[in-house]
Amino acid sequence: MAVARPKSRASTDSTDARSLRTRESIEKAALEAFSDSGFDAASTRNIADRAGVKQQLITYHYGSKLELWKTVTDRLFTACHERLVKRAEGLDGVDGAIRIRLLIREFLLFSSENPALARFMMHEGARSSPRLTWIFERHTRRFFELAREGFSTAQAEGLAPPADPVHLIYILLGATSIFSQAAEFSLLTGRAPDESEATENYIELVLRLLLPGVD
Amino acid sequence: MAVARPKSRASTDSTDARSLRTRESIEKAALEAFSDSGFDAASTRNIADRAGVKQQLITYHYGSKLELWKTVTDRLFTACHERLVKRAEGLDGVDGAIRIRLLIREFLLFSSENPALARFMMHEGARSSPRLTWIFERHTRRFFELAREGFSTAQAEGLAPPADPVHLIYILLGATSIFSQAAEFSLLTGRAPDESEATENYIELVLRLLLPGVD
DNA sequence: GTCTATATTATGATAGAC
DNA sequence: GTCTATCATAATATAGAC
Repeated sequence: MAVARPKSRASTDSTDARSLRTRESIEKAALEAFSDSGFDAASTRNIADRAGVKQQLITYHYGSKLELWKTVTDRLFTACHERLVKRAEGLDGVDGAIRIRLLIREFLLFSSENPALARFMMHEGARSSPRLTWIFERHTRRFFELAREGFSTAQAEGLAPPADPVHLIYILLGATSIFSQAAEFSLLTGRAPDESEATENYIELVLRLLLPGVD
Repeated sequence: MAVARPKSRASTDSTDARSLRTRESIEKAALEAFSDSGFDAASTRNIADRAGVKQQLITYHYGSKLELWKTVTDRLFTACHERLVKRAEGLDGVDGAIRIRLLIREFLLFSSENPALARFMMHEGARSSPRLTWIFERHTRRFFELAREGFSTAQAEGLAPPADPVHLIYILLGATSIFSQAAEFSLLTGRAPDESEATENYIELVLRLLLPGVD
């Protein structure tokens, strides 16, 4: 944690600034490593190498590998949440089903721009662990409740398929695997999964399937 | 590899039989460990412990961790392939789109009964690696080509949504994440993802979305 | 705040007895 | 075919110099 200092000069390379840059590069590298390999298979040495710093600096700045993981996980899920909140704020007068459609659309856009999100969920959701519980209590539970409400509302208006809302949610979450499985996708198709036009088409397809009654 | 022996007695505990049992329990444990944790995070010691054997027996029977992984991966994907071939054989006189529907259905059923399949793809598909190339050349490429043909056929008959067939494939593959993400699903819903009635409903939902014109 | 040196544990694989 | 003993390497984390 950067501690406030009693100096007012805006040095371009103060100790604090250096510390901040170090933390930034570590967290950037950690996000890549954890989303690529998952917690256990990602090593702090590899993260430090990617960040261009010594492995021991991770212990210094975060205390442990787990705390580093929690830091970047928080940042990632918070970024997603803020993006959705921001979108929702811009939709103040907009009616139920259309609002839901636009929020799902925003979630898919965020997932395409941040494939790390789906990868974190994919790595941690397979088996129960303290990390899964942590991430669930802190982030995904809230997401699920909102999604469940959204689909239920759409169903009540006859605009979503009649099915268990949880099943619709898993179709939606599963649909993000096209972004998280980038390596496989490239092998298969010879193209990157995030070409913007194709992404746009894909998102429209998912929305057409999950909310067929809404334009 | 068990070598043929010049003895005819069907001893219940011959050296060969013991070897076979050892290999069986190792491969069963390895399937669980690799599908839970992925190649890197799964350790041969943990696999051996689960199997109730010494870690060194893995080296003896398979030569290396990678060869063990290849062995169980082959078994898993071959089991899926054989299941689909068998189903296809039972559909000899059945027409295009219905045939496709029943094969997709069989794939989803297999995925629900063998969540390890989706987990293997999930672990290996995120980043390029020699293992991904291996699994692609050997198994998933074939699957993809068939699936692409199937969806194109259905589209030509107006029975599948007009979209890039690759996108439909990823919706289908993504839909199996409800089975591979069992831990998260349980936290979220309090129930197991493989209760047969719910699974049946889920599969019908996926088929209704991907092949809306087919009953 | 970052460095070097290092403790400790766990990893995959090998050697040789039985 | 399975065992015990062990090697070489890599992991996370700690200690102390600067």
